Formats: sequence, C-alpha cells, structure tokens
Amino acid sequence: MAYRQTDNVAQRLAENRQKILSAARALVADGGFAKAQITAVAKNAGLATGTLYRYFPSKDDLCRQVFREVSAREMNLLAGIAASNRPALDRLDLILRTFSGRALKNRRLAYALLAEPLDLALTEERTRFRKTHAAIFARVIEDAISEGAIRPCDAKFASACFAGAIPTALTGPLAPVAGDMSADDVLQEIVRFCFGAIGATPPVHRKAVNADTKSNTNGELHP
Amino acid sequence: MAYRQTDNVAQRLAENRQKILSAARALVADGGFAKAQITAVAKNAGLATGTLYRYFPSKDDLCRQVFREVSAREMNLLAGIAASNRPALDRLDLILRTFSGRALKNRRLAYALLAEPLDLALTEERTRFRKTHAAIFARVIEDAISEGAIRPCDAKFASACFAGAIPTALTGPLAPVAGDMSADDVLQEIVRFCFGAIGATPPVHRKAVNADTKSNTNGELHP
DNA sequence: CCTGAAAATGAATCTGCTTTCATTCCGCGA
DNA sequence: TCGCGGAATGAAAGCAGATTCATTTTCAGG
Repeated sequence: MAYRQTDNVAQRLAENRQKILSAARALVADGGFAKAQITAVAKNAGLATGTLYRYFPSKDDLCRQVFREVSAREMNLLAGIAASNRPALDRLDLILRTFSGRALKNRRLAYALLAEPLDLALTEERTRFRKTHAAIFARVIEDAISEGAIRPCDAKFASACFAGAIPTALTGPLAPVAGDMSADDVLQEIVRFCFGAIGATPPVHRKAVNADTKSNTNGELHP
Repeated sequence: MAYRQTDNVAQRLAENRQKILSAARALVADGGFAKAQITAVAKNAGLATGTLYRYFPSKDDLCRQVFREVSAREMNLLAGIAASNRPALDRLDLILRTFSGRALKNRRLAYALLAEPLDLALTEERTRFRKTHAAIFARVIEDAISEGAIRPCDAKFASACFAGAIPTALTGPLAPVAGDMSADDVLQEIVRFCFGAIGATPPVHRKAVNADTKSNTNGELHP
C-alpha cells in the first residue's frame, strides 16, 4: 500500500527543522555566521550532518533562512512603528531609538546582521535587510516632508545615508567602545545626527519600543 | 666564489614585483578582490604561480599590499586637505567632495575598497582605511567646533556616522543608480546631509580636488 | 665553455570546508 | 510479527582555492 506520513512523523520532522534552525541561530548569535558550519550546527541540533540536507538543500539556504528569521523580527518592529499614525518625526525618533536600542542590547547578533564579513549568499540577504531599512526611513522622511515638518530633501538619498551611518556607529570597529559612551548617549547622538541631517529638531526623549520582555541574548525568536 | 646579485638581476626582481602588483591591481579594479586569485594574477603578470611566492609570502600579503597602495593614495589626498589652513568647514566641504567625487569616478575600485565582501585579512585592511577616514573627519569637525563655526557635538561619533553614510550612499546596492541622480547631485546631497548632521550650513559650491589628470579607470598608481 | 647558486616553473599536494550516498534504523499497516 | 519505504547516519568524496617543491632555466664569474 502507498506510504502515508503519520502525524507523529510529520511532527517530528517539524521539530527537527526547528532544532536545526535554533541550533544555527544560537551559533550565529554566539559567534556570527562564521561559526555556523554544517558540522557544528548538526552537532548542536543533535543530528547527523547528512540529516540537515534532508531539511535544507544547502548550507546557504539554511543560513539565509536564519538570517531572514532574525532580521524579519527587527524589520517588522520598525515597519509597525512606521505605519502608526503619529506625526512623522515622532515615528522617526521612535524608529531610530528602537533599532539602535535593540542593536546595542544584543551586539553580537547585531554584528552578524550588520557588519560581519559574509559570503555572497548572505551578503545578498543582508542587502535585502538594509534595503528594507532604507525603505522604512524613506517613507517616514517623505511623510515628514508632506506634513511640512521639514524642508524638502531627497528622502531616498537621506535614508541610504541613515542605513549606512547607523550600523557603523553602532557596531563594528568604528563604533564607540562600551564604556566610552553609555547606550543612552549613543541613542541621543544618533537621533541628533539623523534629525540634523534632514534639517529637523529632535522631539523630547521618548522610550524605545522593545519587543522582548526579558533580556534575550541568544537571538531566539518567540513570535 | 660567493654569489653576488647583479644590478641587472636586482632590477628584474624589482620589475617583477611591480608586474605582480600591477596585475593584481588591474584585476581588482576590474572585478574586485574576488577576481585576484593567485593563478589569475600570475597569468596576468606573465609569471608562474610559484614565482609569486618568491615575492610575497602569501596571497593575503599580496592583497593587503594592493589594498594599502590603492587606499593610501586616497587617504593622503584627504589628509592633505585636512591639514591645510582654510576654515574647518571649507576643508570639510572639500574633503567630502573630493572623496565622493573620486569614488563616483571609479565606482568599481570604490566598491572594492568600500563595499565588496572580503575575507578576514582584507576586512582588517579596510577597517584601517575606514578608521583613517573617520579620524580625518573627526579632526576637521573638532576644528570647526573650536573655531566656533558649529555648536559642540561628539566629533568621534559624527565622524563614524560619516564614514558609514558616505560609502553607503556612493557605492553598493543602496547607492542611487547612475541616471537616477547625476554625480553633481550626489555630491550636493552628501554635503547637505553631512553639514546638516553637525548643525552647519554648507558653503557655496567649490571644486573637488582630483589628483588624476586624465580619467583613470584601472586603479593604477602614478606617484 | 663550465659551474654553482639563485630564480622560475607548474603539476601535485594540501586544506577546510560542504555535500553525497550506501547503509542502517525506525514506524506503520497488514 | 513481518516487510516496506521513508528517515537518519557519518564516513568518504568533492571542491575551489592556496601553497609547496623537485625540477629546469638563467646567468655571472672563473
């Protein structure tokens, strides 16, 4: 008779898939994508190397998936803020603080997403991520212009600058070393810088959005 | 009797070394560091692969050398402007235009230096490069502050933002596509953006410094 | 012209990974 | 309990480069 997959089996498969993704995520959050070798992921997931290939066609696919899942969470958060109906400059302020605040809270992961040297496939994925950021910035800047809150400027251009400046200021070798500047100072400066760049005045301080309840250092998603 | 290197030979050795560096440079300027494989460099230089190892201990060393030579030219140009004795904001304007103008004139090479995904060794080299940029920016910003031309701000921080924003806006996937914006528009926007970010007003337009007389697309140095 | 020593050669080797695949294991329905 | 087919395994093969090294070539000095 024809083989039919049992619920039992289907569930185990799904679990394994998750195990693999979690294992990879954990490695990435700990040591960047460089640490996410197939063998290490398999070991961490409690499976044999060959088994991973029953779940993902290649290492690249697996890593891309991890990158997407981790970055999607960030992007959705920002997109949500961008779509709210506050004044544009309030939204911008909140987006900047949220993005930066989260990156500072989990520097290792932020480094992996934003600054770590990656291979071609993942660089492509990162590009998507950065383009999305830029699009979110651009949208809010355009709103600010049409609200008359700031003088017109090239929103696309300014948003590309934001998307370049913020990660550099937050992560990687040019970022202020911890202790050099407090996280709050950094947020403050980022907002000041970005608002200035588009000729706006920063609103009064406002708390950043943070989806995590407790501190979350392993990059796990809990949707 | 003991072997003594002839002038003749010494000269050939020096020439070969240059041939290798030029070949590598040409490949990089054409297709980025990814294209600079040992075999390709050797072929381009008209030498055997093994021969390269008599001139450079490893591929990494060779590539680092290329990176340094190419980037040194840029940095010196900027450093020269920074050290001149005009008003700080004039210098900043000139530096921004020079840097950006040159990058736009040779996009492929700029991409290799600023945005191409690289391995660890070259990423390290790029970091040096970017730190130097940032230091140049920081210095001029500080000067502007002490001249009283702008309100005090964290110059280190702002310069890191510049060093992130400018390459992003010029090169790589977020940069405006050619035809979308003219090179002049881009310069204009960069200056506007950066000056705004530190609370300054851009001076009137001024010609960028460009060390090249004729258009120079292969990244060759002519010191 | 001969010789010794450096210089050049490029095919073979090495390296760290990813990916494959012949084999074994396991769960289900008969 | 048996047998079938999918699932899991992990040792071996592949791969894309850099790197080595036994051999050949070149070249001054004798």
